[in-house]
Amino acid sequence: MDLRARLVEVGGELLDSEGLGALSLREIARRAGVSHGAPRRHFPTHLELLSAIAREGFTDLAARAEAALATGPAAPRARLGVLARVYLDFAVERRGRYELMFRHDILESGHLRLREKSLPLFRLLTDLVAQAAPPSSSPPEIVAGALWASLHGLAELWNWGSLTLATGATDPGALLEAALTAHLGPAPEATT
Amino acid sequence: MDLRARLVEVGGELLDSEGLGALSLREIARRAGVSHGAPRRHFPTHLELLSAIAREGFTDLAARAEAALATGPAAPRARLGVLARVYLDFAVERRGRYELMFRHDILESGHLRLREKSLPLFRLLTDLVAQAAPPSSSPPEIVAGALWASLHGLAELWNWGSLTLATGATDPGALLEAALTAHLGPAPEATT
DNA sequence: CCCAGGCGTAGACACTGTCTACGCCGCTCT
DNA sequence: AGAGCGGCGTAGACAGTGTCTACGCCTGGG
Repeated sequence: MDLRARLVEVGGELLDSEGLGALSLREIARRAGVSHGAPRRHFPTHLELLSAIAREGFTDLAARAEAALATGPAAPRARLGVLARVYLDFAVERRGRYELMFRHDILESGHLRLREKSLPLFRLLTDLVAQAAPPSSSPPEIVAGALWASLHGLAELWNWGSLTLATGATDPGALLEAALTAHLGPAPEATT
Repeated sequence: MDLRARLVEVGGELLDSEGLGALSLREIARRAGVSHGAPRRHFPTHLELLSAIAREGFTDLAARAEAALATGPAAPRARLGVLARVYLDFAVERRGRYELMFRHDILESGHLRLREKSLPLFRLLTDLVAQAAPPSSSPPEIVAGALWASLHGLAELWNWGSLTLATGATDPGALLEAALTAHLGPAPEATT
């Protein structure tokens, strides 16, 4: 019952197990045990169903960030470190989801304004940067934007092995640390 | 004559004009004036044709970098600025090409080792970083990797407007500059 | 001269997303 | 209480895709 929710759930499982390429409308319907026309009652188009699945990813990412920050340190610079690690961990751990969430050619075509789902997180990032960055640097939105781009780039390049191939690294931690200190200056003390 | 070359050429034009979504095997064949089965004589699969088109992008990017560096400044830090701008300009100007070049889910499935086409450029980046970076920072490969990730992230986020939406910027220049000074320190003097 | 092989054609197949006609079932309104 | 209606899932059609196979042409070498 409630086919709409089950389609999103089944689709999410399929995405996490088989990858984005396997996420066809008919296959989702098949796994949900309904005919291929059934999803149309709840999602006018395939992309709209994919968007709903991606949406789940954004809320999960936000929840992870919130949870980590709730029990995390208080200093803005340290909080940024926590946030960045949560972001990268999410991208690596749930790479199918992350891939879908940033396939704007899929998601944006229906002008579903899904891209704005990431705005609250970006605003949080900007606030923390405003508190943590040295006042001599660029405006906080610029620093935050550059930092976000760093994280996104690290996630993508790492996820398909280009950085392993190019740098020989076996863990994105060093790269993440380099990006963080580059954008924000060195961490004041020990980071867990 | 030489259908193989014409397929790559026609496909490239189609990619630049209509975008990656329009790049179906049959459409390329149609525009080349041959039947839908003809490409198979030269490319065993659709992905292999796409890879050939992407390859063109990598060589073009390398050529642009070489040209810009040939007439550019001599100081490593300034050369890195030139290189970064060439990279970002390429990604924005030829966004369909860039999108295809980094769609590893398409290109890597045929294990065509196409990803390694970017290695020479990365090695150049690493060398310049080794000469330009302050010796106190991380090893050059790490800094170069983080810088590359920054550039890739900027290119992607900028190309689909997320950074415009989030930061209000109308030009990626400020973001690029912020990323460069973050990773490499401030530019010593004027940059054109 | 002939014939073998490269190359393009044409049709089939399975699969996709979308659209439409249909039927079922439960709810509401008189 | 009975009739009608609207939401929801089914089933089939359609155009489009990538891949495979059988078939012709045409040219170059024995």
